[in-house]
Amino acid sequence: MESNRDLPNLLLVDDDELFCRILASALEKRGFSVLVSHNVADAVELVGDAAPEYAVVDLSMPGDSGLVLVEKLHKLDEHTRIVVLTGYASIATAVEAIKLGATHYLAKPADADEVVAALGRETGDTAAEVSGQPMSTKRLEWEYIQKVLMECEGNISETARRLGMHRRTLQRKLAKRPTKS
Amino acid sequence: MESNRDLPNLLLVDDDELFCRILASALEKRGFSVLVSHNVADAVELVGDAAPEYAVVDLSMPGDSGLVLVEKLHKLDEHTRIVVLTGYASIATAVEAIKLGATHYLAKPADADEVVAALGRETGDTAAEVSGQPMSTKRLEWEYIQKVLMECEGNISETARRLGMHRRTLQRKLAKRPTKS
DNA sequence: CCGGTGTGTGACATTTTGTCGCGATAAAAA
DNA sequence: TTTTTATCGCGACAAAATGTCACACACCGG
Repeated sequence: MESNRDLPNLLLVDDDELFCRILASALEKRGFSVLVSHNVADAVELVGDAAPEYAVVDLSMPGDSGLVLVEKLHKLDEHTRIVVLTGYASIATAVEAIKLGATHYLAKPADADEVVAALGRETGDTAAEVSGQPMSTKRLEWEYIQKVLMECEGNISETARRLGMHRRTLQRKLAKRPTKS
Repeated sequence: MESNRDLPNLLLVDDDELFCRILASALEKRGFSVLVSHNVADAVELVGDAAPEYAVVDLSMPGDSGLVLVEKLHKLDEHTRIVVLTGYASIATAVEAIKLGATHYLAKPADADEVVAALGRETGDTAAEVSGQPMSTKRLEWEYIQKVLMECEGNISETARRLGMHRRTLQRKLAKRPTKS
């Protein structure tokens, strides 16, 4: 086994333990020294003030949102390359994540190769295709809900009120994953 | 009429001329001196090296993508507040736009108040000053359906396909238009 | 004429949503 | 402290919306 001293440090934060184990091992095979945490509080304690070179963080976790961690890591060291990886991907959270210092934003499922590529990617590397198909109405609604939810700072009752939707219904919609395309 | 000299300059770039006229007038009513362009090349020529304080730019246009303009404007003056407003919103373009210097990313349909709110928002600011109440999800869906239906030249089957919705359902939605705000 | 496509409609199964209520939690007010 | 007020998560059931299949009709080009 090589010494970890000469490997780049990578902080992996996701509440899904199985997912973490798999991704961590895949990342280690690709030459990273991986630290794992399952929530923001533990992660903050884990890194202390020694910012890692790389970070992969999920958004939806018990306790603080991953966005909080993105902000802290970026303030600690603006050179840290942070990839947000979430199963509940939305434009609203993507915009927020990038503004807070994330270098890239990926939707699950994503394999280790994609994550590594995103970690190393520079702005403008990928020619973002502009047009294509319009979103499905389901997707549109999902994006819109996320946007309003963010404006309400996560308050579900308030969001439901503004959207003219029942809180129960909103809860049910939020529980589902966004549909592709 | 007040002189334009003391009003903040706003560059509006969108290939949809009708949309431009409406939004431009709405923005002027809110105290901006609006310059309009329908493609990136014209816009670049229009501003020269005098960067506007504000910009609202669409992504999908004939010629260069709006992303190109975002980059140029941001390089010209990093204090320019740029809102990307697109009918074909996607996570990929949102990430790219923010990294290139956009301050916010909105999906059509969006009303002038939303655009102004996005223009005024501080980068990474958590204090979300919420303006008027948002559209209901029903209304948003209605607007969106109308837009896609227009692009399909009234072809209901094609529209339903693009929206990932059953033709029967789309017909029923179209049949009952009396949806209040 | 035929095959492909689009439209309108009915009928029925499935899914989603509205609505009520409950217990638990947290913060603010009394 | 106790009481209010608001939030969240979730079960249950009826109402509404949607998916699905079917059929009839119109249009168009080979």
